[in-house]
Amino acid sequence: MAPKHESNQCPMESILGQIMGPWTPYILWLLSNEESLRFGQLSALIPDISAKVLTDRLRKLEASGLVHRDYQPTVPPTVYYSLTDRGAELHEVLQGLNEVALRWDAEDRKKRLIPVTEIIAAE
Amino acid sequence: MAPKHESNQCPMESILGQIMGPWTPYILWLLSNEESLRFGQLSALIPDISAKVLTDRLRKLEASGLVHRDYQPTVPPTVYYSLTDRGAELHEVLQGLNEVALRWDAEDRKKRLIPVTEIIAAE
DNA sequence: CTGTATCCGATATGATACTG
DNA sequence: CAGTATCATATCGGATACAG
Repeated sequence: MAPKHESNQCPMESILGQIMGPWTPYILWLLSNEESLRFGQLSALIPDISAKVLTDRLRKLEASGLVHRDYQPTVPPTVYYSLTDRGAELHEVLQGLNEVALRWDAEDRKKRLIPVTEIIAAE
Repeated sequence: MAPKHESNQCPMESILGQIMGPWTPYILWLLSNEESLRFGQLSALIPDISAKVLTDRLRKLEASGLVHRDYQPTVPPTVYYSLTDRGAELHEVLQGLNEVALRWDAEDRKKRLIPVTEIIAAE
C-alpha cells in the first residue's frame, strides 16, 4: 500500500504518520504507565476501540519499532505489549504536546471560549 | 461532522487531530520561516497538494487558532497566512519530533535497516 | 488570485461473527 | 485469550470545472 503522500522534506510527518491514527497516542500513554499490558487489558482500557483497530495499531507500532510484542504460546495464549526504548522516547517527546494541549485548554476555558481540544468535535 | 473518536482522556490527541492531516506539519514549518505566505505561494511550495486540501488544512488551522488569515479585498484579492503565537509554539514543540525522526533515521541507515520514516511507505 | 462545488475512487473505521 | 475474516459505512483525498 502506497502512502497518501511522500517526499515533502518533513521527517516528522513520517513519525506522525505512525502516531497519528486515533487511539495511538493513548496506547503509548497507557503502555508508558506499566511494565507491559496484555491485549485484553488494552482492550478494556480503551472500551470504544474494536479488536480490529487495536490490532492494526499494535501491529503498526510493532513494525516501526515503538512497541514490543511478547507472545507466549500458552493455552490460551498470552501476549504482552510493552514500549521499546524508542517508544518510550517518543512518548517523552509527546509529553510536550500534552502540556501544551492542557495549558491551551485551561486558557480557553478561562476566557469562556470553545477549547481548542474540542474544536474538531464541534465541527 | 463528528470526529472519528472522542473522549479518551488524552489531550494531545486533540492537538494531533489538528496537525495530523498530511501536509499540515509542513505547512506550519513553511509558515515558521516567513512573516507570512499567500495562498498561491503555499500552493507553489507544496506542488502535490490540491487547492481543496490546502484550503481544508488552512481552514482547520485557522479554526483552531494556529494560523491567522489576513484577507485583503483587493482586485484580485490577496490573502496572507501567518502563524499565530500558538501556531509558533506548536511548531517549536514539533521540532522535538523532527529531531527524533532525523536521529532514528540516521541510526537505521547506519545499521542498513529500513528507516523508520519509510516503513509506512513500504507497506 | 483565491478559492468553491461536485463527483469519484481509495482508505479507514466499525460491527459482527468466527477460530487456534 | 488474542486475534482474524468479512462486510457495510464513513471519511478522505484527487481531479476537474467554475466563480467572485
